[in-house]
Amino acid sequence: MTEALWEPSSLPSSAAVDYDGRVTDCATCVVRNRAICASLDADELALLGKLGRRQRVKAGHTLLWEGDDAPVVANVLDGVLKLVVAAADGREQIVGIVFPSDFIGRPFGKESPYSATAMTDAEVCIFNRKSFDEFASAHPDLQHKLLRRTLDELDRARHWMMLLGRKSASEKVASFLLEMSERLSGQGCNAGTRSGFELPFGRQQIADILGLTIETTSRQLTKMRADGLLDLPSRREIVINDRAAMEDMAG
Amino acid sequence: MTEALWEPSSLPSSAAVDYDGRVTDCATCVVRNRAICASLDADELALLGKLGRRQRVKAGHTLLWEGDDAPVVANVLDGVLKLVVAAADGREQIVGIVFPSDFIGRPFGKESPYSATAMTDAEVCIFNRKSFDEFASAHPDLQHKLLRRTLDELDRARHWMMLLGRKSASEKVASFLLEMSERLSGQGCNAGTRSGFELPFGRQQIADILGLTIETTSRQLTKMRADGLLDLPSRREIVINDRAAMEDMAG
DNA sequence: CGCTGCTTTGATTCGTATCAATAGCAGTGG
DNA sequence: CCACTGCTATTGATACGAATCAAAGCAGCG
Repeated sequence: MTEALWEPSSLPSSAAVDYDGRVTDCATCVVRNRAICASLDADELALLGKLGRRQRVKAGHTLLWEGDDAPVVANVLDGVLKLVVAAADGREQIVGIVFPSDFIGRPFGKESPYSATAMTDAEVCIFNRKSFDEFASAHPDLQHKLLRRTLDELDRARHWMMLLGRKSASEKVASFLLEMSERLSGQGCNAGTRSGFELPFGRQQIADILGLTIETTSRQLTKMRADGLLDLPSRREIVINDRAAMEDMAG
Repeated sequence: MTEALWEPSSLPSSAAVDYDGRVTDCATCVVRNRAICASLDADELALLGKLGRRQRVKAGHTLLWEGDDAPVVANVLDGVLKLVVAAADGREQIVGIVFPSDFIGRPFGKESPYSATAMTDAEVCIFNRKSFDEFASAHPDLQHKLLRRTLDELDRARHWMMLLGRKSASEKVASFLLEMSERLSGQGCNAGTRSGFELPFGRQQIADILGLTIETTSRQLTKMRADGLLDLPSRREIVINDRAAMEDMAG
């Protein structure tokens, strides 16, 4: 059913993947110091590099399919991906957003519990899951990093459960904007205090993150603009004018 | 603000804690083979035992408070606890249910991101967080177990996000009953095929798990009984009559 | 037996989804 | 440069599901 992106032999030259080479330059990797690889010394890094492969993924393409046996895990070098759980009738819930230096996939378990799809053009450093599992088992520091990351993700997911289960539409949107403002300002070269940022995705995806419809999401944003809480210079840009009021609204 | 249950010096004899002794019998522990401790050999176990302390927690008492510096982690020996995230105005969302052999707390981080409260009388094996962190860092196998457990929890949480964000009340209740049926049948001495089980908590707590109100929850259960999907022999007992229909309904 | 707290049931309101149409923007080709 | 096309977002009217408000049942317990 799926043209597996991670299967070299199945890659047509026109596919989402532009190149597919062994990783030889972990030492100069853009996320070298932020990704889990940061736990490794030069020798270990070289070893892991042999297992990894760089790969580009075009916006909209899916790296991992929910329910499929997923023989890969990956680090994100660039771009933004979403983790999606879908129901049979097409309803979707985004259960995670993956930024550069974040880790994707399910080590130590074969079925991927969700799909991972690129929301922007992206670049990932991909590993065969079995090799990665073995490597991780032999490198406690790596495993430790992974554990910390997973614990953080779990905390984040649980807070999101509160939002999904108990917050109103306006609270959801406000909470979302504040969190995105934080997570996105870490990236890029934003001059610190600016409260403007560009979302890497559209309204429908915001709706899928918040458990709302696109219409409700749009209405809430329009209302916030009317109330002067924010500006919407373009479709994907957000400028928060009144952060205090926004925090108030987030509940 | 909180009479910390894990602070020996603050324990009045009438408190939730009945006794408070060093653990000396890990080898005969009821959850010995299921908890993360299963990764340890006899020597290591003895060492960890020195760090641990058994403690009883009465139903309704809180072991960890959201936002507090939480100097402890624990294994659950007996009983059921809930993990709760609360809003300023009192709304609550249960973000996790903790059964015997499960692990509670946030290693490698000080603020507890949620409260942990006993739903039934419970018994836990408690550790000072710092000591536990150190012990874990020195024992890769333990850390590995913990990682696997955390990954499982994350998967579970993410699936729950789908339920909270996208499912209707009837789908929520059906999904909940099916999951509880599974998780509870592992425990106790249920004769396998029986589809009846006793929930360790009341209607309000079901509502807090599903992101519903108690009234809606009650109405859904009543309707399912009327439709013959299940029986409700007593307040906390559930007998699923038509599992297929229930799975259908869970969406 | 009569509390007390939990659960069920009923009437009504309110928020969000749904359905439907319009508006705005980005890319394409005349 | 501007009309055309397709897609995404906004806006409006309405319907529906779940929350809320209110009251009555029902168990367990002194």
